[in-house]
Amino acid sequence: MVAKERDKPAERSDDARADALARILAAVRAIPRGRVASYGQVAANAGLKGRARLVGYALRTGDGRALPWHRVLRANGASAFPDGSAGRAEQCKRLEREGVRVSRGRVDLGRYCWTRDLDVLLWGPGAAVPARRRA
DNA sequence: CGACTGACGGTCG
DNA sequence: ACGACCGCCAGTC
Repeated sequence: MVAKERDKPAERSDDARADALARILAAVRAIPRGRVASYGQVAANAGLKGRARLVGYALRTGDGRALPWHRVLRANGASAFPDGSAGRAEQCKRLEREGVRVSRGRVDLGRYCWTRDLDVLLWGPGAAVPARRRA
């Protein structure tokens, strides 16, 4: 066996990277329709707390075909795309189409932010999408 | 190899 | 509300 000299603990293997990417994509797909999550939360759900940037990378490189990328917003509820950009307009449109209200380019995370625990705790299992909770 | 850049987040002044 | 920093990861020049 060829002993590898660089067994640096901080070094992440390619396998680990791929796994992280896969978990991020899975976490994004797990966001129910009509709900949103921040980059940081997606990372946390994927077991990668503190690596929100990696989520951005995943969404950028990943295929936006069957990926609900529009449900991922910044921590302040705003789109990650710059104001006036096509991407932002598209995201806003998709969100509104799902019933997510966007005011001045921002979503009320207090209302639409999704957390599994919260759904289960407040409305019981199976109530992933309370939806009409009075506006 | 180092500096810069991003679909980020949080803290501090 | 705003800008400056820092931590974070991958890609590019």
